[in-house]
Amino acid sequence: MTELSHFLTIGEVAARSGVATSALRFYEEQGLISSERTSGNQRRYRRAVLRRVAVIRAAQEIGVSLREIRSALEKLPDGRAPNKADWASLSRGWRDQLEERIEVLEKLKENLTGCIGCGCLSLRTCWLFNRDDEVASRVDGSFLMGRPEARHPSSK
Amino acid sequence: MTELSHFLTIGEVAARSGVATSALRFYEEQGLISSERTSGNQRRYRRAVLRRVAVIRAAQEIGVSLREIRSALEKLPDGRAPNKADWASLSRGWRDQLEERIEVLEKLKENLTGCIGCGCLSLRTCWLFNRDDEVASRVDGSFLMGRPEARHPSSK
DNA sequence: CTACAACTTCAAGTATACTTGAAGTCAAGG
DNA sequence: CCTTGACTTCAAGTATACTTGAAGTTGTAG
Repeated sequence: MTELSHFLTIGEVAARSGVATSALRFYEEQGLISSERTSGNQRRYRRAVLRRVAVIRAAQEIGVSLREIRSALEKLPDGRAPNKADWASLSRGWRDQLEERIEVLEKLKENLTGCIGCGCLSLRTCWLFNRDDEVASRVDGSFLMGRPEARHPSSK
Repeated sequence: MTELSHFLTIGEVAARSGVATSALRFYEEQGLISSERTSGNQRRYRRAVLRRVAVIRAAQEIGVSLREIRSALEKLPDGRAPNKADWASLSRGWRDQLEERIEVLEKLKENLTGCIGCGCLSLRTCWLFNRDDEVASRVDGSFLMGRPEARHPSSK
């Protein structure tokens, strides 16, 4: 009957989202989600936070860092319902990133797959199997690396 | 003319593999690669290390941790040329892992793609767009999460 | 033979993404 | 009212994968 009845405690959000309370507090500290407080200083979340948390986890799965996720989410209205265009542009950006990532992995898979069948073939082209030390120097495996900065995105 | 002429210094390996010298020392410390030493205690690498480093980077790209990579590499002869079967089984294991990962990302992409077109459709099924707070609780976004332990593989 | 770049070790630092623990407060059922 | 589980903050810890810095040594070109 209280006017907070449609709000969720941190425990409820944790249970429903599958994210630990400590992580939720961390996300809030990092500005990814927000909450109201009761008179007793306890957090109360709007239901929309569940969607937001789902978005955060999905983006992480893609490989987006929390810092980047925060940037993206900052463009959305925080407490209120974002509109379709908001979500759509957010989705589009991440989908493109995701597609790139999938492409890289697919290439890698082709290499690995080719290599499995390579008992008989492609001793000159297989990435792992290059007639050993004599040829390895020519190849360096460098075509395996994507952009090198992909692994260290934010060096000073 | 020295009998070490076909060995590489750490700087040469770094240049050819695109991996920093500090990382190479780290890999050695972690037992992922090995080296000989000159009389003056400097590292000298066999050319085969280039292939090994390429494998390490590729596996990382797939999402395999250094600990897991070490386990896999431990099954190979260290200084000498591994045979085809060695590489093939290693490749196969990682390719399977890679395929799983790609599958997860593909599912996510489908969700994101569906969502982009969702200005008009699927307000009930779209993962991001669930008529806001009223429905969000039914959905929880939980189908977005893979296995939850995927993110914390080695908790005590 | 000397200069100097490249190497050596070891300890500490960095970044990300959280978790854990201590010490205390709040909310709700009986 | 009282108990108890759920909550609060804050500091410190954990894991991964390295990088950086200090202080000293080696290898080689000139």
